[in-house]
Amino acid sequence: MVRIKDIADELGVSATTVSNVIHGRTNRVSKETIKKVNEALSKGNYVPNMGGVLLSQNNSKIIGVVLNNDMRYENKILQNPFIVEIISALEENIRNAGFFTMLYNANSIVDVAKIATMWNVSGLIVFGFMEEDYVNLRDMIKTPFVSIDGTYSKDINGIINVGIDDFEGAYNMGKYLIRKGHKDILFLSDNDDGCDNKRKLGLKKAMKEEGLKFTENNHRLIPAMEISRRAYYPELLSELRKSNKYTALFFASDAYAIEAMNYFMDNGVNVPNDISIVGFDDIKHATIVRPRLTTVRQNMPLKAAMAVNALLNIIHKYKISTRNIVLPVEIVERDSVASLE
Amino acid sequence: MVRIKDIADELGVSATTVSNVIHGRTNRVSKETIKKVNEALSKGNYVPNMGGVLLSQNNSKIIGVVLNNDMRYENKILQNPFIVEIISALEENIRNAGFFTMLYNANSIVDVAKIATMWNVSGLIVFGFMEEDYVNLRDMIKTPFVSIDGTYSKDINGIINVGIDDFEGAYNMGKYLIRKGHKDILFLSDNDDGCDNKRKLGLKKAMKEEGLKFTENNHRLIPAMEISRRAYYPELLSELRKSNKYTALFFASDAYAIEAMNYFMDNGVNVPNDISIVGFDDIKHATIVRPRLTTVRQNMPLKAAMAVNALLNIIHKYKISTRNIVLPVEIVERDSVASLE
DNA sequence: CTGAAAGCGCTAACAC
DNA sequence: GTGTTAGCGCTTTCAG
Repeated sequence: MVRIKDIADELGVSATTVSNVIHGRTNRVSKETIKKVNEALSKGNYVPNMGGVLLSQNNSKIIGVVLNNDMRYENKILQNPFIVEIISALEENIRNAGFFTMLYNANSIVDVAKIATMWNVSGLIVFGFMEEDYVNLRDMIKTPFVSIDGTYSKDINGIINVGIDDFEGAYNMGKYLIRKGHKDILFLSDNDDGCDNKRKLGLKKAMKEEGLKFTENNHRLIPAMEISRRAYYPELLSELRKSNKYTALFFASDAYAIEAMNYFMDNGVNVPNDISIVGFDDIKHATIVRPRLTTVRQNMPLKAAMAVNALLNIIHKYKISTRNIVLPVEIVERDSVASLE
Repeated sequence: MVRIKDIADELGVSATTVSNVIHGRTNRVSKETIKKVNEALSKGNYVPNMGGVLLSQNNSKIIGVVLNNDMRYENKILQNPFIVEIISALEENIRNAGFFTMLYNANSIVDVAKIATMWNVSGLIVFGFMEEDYVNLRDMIKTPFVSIDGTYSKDINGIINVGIDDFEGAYNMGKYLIRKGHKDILFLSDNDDGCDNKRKLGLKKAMKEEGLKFTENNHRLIPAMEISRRAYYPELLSELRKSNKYTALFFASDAYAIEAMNYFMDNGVNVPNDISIVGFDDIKHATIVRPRLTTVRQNMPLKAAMAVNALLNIIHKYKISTRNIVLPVEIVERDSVASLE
């Protein structure tokens, strides 16, 4: 393993000079030296030792991609298809910017801070925590970070977030459903904060606008734990059959929509003829089930690109124009909604 | 950020002592000092600066998880559901062992070597390269690594691989299909080396044993690029309809099996009544499509655990008993195969 | 049982 | 244009 000093000795120049040409601080080096050094560098197959870099600068070139290893997700958040689709895009953007991706499932925000300081991470992309966690994180470390899909009660100084227009997406989906003749829509989610809450509110607004009632009866909280959730579907189905009230089910995520849809179909319910089902996210799975799922699409690669880009902007100290980047969202109409005319 | 020296100064001991208690080299330190140091450490919230560690030792505590960013996969290997399911398990095992996961999509094996040396990576888990790449890697770096699903013409000194019994799995699936009355089975894969080749050979053996012919006609090479592959399915379908020869399609992976099955079903083919379809891997998708896909299951979490475990064994210089770890595989019978009696 | 000192590879302030 | 030097935080050898 060849070091800067080796190159310097070989060429009879100083380490500083070599370091300077490596970093393109080339205005104070003669053309000739530059050439010599560059040749020696590539001939010797020079690769920087990041230990040295890390120690001498405050810059590791590592971007931490950190997920919340919340018990709620049974330590399987990385198996969530939604998360998974974004990791891929994140890694690509990070790599193309010349950084390295450190993937970490954190148990708490303190963990995140720990990783950040021990590695002198250049920046962090963080998922799945709550507003107060992000605020704490900001106060604990000076490392720049951007949260993805964070929901904040207000603009928070020093925190950049990239999210999607959950409200608008759900609102549009609500309008779409109503246009299709649905008047009794049930919204299902595993919690009532953050994105899911916004999605609920979007639907509510759409219904209100069309003179339809949306009360807490139109919202079911379903279990986040897979095993309990699967146990819940039969209950849901029998309730639906009994009351015969709802014509459409709006799940807060595709993953749940698909699970439920499959359960229903397997038990003799015809989707969409007996009941319509929609989701949110447009994960890959939505196109491989039958009927194909009508849903609200978010552009994951774009989300990843925006997040990495925003982070790089802070790292490079460019001016930041937006604190809260909201990406648009679109309805994708497929086969899981019936027209009720 | 508190350093070892800070703790040492505060306590009036030397940095060496602090370092010693941190690393449990505690046999030459008095009980009392140990206690003092440990208290100061946790009170001061000491977190090691990995730059220092990296520089002074040859040990970064980083495990590189490296994929082959082959053009063949359109730079989307991380979107391959099969890969994705294993990354999750890998990260968990790495983290639980006290290491860090660096995720990297490499364009070539030289890239892999570069990352390994620049980060002084403790070990590498590598996917998707060819035998000669792995051999080159072994010769380029001294970093221990284990390959996943590598196929080797022979036992190669210094290379550990964890894979599954592709041959046996396909053989058993062949037997199963034959037992169900299928005599004309078409095998489809996007290449004819490595795992896919073994899977083909397994099927071939099963057919031979039952007195059935398996010629190159029973094997179709399908395009690896998604767009070409989708263009190929109509062709395949019309050929199948014309010849009316094959009663079962054995795809080398679930991903392709599901794609094709959906295409067929969307075009009026009834699976399994008109034709049976099976895959290999048992990815999540296999259970969410209808009919549920009958396939060969490999245990991804186990595979990940074995790979990390094997790697840690080399890193810690424990004796290694097996060069080539072959994990068992099992048929999971679902609804995509008809009984032809 | 404890400490002093050197060194890992790189960078940057400063001097020439 | 180029070089000297100190220092980043940690480990480790060796001496006491």
